[in-house]
Amino acid sequence: MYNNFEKLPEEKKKRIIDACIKEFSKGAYDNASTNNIVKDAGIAKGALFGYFGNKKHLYLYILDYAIEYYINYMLDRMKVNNLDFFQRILDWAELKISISTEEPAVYNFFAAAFFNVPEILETDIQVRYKRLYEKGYTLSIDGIDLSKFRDDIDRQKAIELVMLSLNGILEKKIESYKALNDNGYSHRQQSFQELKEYMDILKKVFYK
Amino acid sequence: MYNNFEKLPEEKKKRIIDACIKEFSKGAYDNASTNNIVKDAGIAKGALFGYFGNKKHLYLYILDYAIEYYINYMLDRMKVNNLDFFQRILDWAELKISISTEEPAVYNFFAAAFFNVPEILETDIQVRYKRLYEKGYTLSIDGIDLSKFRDDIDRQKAIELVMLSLNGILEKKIESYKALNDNGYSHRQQSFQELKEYMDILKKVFYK
Amino acid sequence: MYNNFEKLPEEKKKRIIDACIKEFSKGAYDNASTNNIVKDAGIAKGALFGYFGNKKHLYLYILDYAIEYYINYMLDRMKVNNLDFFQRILDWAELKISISTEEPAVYNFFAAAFFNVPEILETDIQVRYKRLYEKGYTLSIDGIDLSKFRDDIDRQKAIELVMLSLNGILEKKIESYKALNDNGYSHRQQSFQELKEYMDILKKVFYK
Amino acid sequence: MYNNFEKLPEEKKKRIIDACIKEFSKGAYDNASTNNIVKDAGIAKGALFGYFGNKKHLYLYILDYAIEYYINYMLDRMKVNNLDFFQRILDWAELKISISTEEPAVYNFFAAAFFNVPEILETDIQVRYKRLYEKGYTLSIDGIDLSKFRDDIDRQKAIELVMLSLNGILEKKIESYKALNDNGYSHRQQSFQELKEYMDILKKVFYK
DNA sequence: GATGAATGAGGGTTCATTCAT
DNA sequence: AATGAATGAACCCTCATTCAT
Repeated sequence: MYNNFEKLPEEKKKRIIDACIKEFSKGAYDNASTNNIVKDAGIAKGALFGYFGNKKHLYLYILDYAIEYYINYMLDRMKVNNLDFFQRILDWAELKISISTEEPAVYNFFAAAFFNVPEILETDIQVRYKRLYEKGYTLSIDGIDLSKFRDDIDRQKAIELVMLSLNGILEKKIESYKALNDNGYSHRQQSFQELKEYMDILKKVFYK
Repeated sequence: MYNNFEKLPEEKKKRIIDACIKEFSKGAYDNASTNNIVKDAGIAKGALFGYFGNKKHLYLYILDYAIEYYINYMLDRMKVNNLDFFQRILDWAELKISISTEEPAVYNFFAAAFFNVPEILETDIQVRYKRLYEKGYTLSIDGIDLSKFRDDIDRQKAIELVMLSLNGILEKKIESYKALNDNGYSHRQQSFQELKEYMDILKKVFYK
Repeated sequence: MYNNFEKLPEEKKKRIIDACIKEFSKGAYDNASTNNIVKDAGIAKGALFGYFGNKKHLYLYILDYAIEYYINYMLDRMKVNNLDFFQRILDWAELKISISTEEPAVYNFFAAAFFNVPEILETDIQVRYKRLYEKGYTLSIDGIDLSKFRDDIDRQKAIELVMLSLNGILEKKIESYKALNDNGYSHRQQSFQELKEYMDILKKVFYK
Repeated sequence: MYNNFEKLPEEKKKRIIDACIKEFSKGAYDNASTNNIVKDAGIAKGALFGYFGNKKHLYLYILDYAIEYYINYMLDRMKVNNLDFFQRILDWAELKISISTEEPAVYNFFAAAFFNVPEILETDIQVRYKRLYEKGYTLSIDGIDLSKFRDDIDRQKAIELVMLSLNGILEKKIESYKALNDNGYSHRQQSFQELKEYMDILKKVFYK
């Protein structure tokens, strides 16, 4: 698949992928312009279509690339020997914060991709979303000692609630970086501290 | 502001606003066509631009309208004498479910507006989002008896956590309506039941 | 239908129609460029599509225009009181020669339109072809005294043979104008003389 | 001329020629895609241009090839000892019917080539058309006993008239195969029968 | 000599915006 | 004040031709 593209020198591939992610991350699929992409990547219009055939294929290729990049980023850095649930998801959150600042285009593209999906991409994106969601869920609770949770509540639901809370706070924090245009280390550290305080509350109430 | 528009007969204004919401709710800002709007509203192209100057102004006007509509929808139906936090936010959730089915265009537009924002609207939308969020927050805890919450946690944060959880679950449910194309009464009722189960857990762990 | 176009001042309509006929007469449908048309007509790209919606509609409009033009050209000049078959078709041939030199673009477009038809136009053009053919046939034999034909042959077939011969010779003559770039009066007269000689032969052999 | 191509192994040359004829027979010159040709022929893009320089040269080469193929097809199968004119041209018609069904691509290409010619090919094609026509004419009357024709008409012209009639009927028949998608044996036989009826009429009127 | 990726002009079409009526 | 035709840049995509490998 897309051998013409895969055979390209790494440097050029990277330039193209970066240009795509940058453009796609700016808005919805329909809003992204292949003109901007080729201009930014410094290649000819025809070349892009030579590689990917059409815009839809290009988009899905880039989406798959971003998904893989994201997952590998997480897996490579995750301390899997954390057997405590809160420890594990805090790790996960920290990584999400760091990818959102180190690779904001990837992160933004990623976030945008699963929202406001155009009809022609609907099924293709649903498949990917489901796969990604399950991957994330598994990663979060695999090998976790659930016995620490209170006995008087449904643990599955409890986990879901914690993760939704975490995601909500995380999104707000990350949004605030964008708004303030400040994703420096100290700001991130402060965000992470606050996040921890929230998680400490959840830990206190959900654990025995 | 937009006096030319405001001076219009109510019936015409409504026709225009409805056409805009319908078009804007279909997708991203750039994807919405002013051609479709004027065709649907039965007015001249020039008129629309005469009223609002350009597409951006139009969009923000409609967004403000939708925000106000949404808030009024909620305020009119909210039982403010509910002094229990969970009771109040369950009420709120029920209203959100009902507006999402009774006025899907408003709700969809609304949901899309704060996500995947094009550059030129970024700051304008951020302002509105913040305002809306604070409004929602105030509404949720105004006059609430907070003494039921456990003493050993930060109540402010607890409330935030609960609301984030609630929103997360709600969004998922509403998404599933769209995916299944089923927003019938029984489905909504079932969703609400599940929501309640989640809230019962939160109540159990956050209350004394 | 195409009111936007019809409402245009005659001068402008003519400019556009002429540009279209010129471009369409140069080759096949797919080969004609709307860019060339708008450049030649001196209008904006969007205008053309505003008038006709798309290239296909434009093409069929122009084809219908050319058909009507052609038929009217013929009808206006045909001496219908000619009751002799050969007299009538000689008239017809003379008119065809004159339209092919006076309005070569119309004639060429016309000739090209029914040949090498692209798939998307297939049915639309077949309908028109049939209509035109029947019109021409009727015109040629309406009120004609067929009793002059020999009794020992099928008159229908005889007529067909004469017309095919005539058309064949005509086409060759008209082609030769193009090749020699000479469609001056004397050349045309000479062609017509030759044509008459051929027809005289046919008259001699097919009539009693 | 085109030595690079001529030196190729026969098998490869044939593959290329067939691919060209197939593509060119589909429509007008400009509409044919060299991409399709190289894909179909299984050769490199550059090779094609290496052989022929550009699309125009390629086209004319293929046209010449098709002309030669056509003529040889006819010559090989023509019963030259037929000394009767009508017999000879009926033979010729039969062969034309059979080539149109046995080698539809060659025939279609051929038919299209002389019609609706793009500007850049105009003169080149005119030359070939003339040559082909004369060849056909010579073939039709070479060695024919013209004394059977009536004495009171110009025999040269009579022959031309008969041939034009024949061609006209033939074209119509062949068109109808395409339209009906039926070029089965019985259909062809029937066409040939009708053709014969027309020729019998011509024979009756043109012969003594 | 053969390859096929790269080029960029050109294809039809849409759209926010303007402005003469 | 309202109209909607006109504008032309931008959209995705294709193509004949070139040229480094």
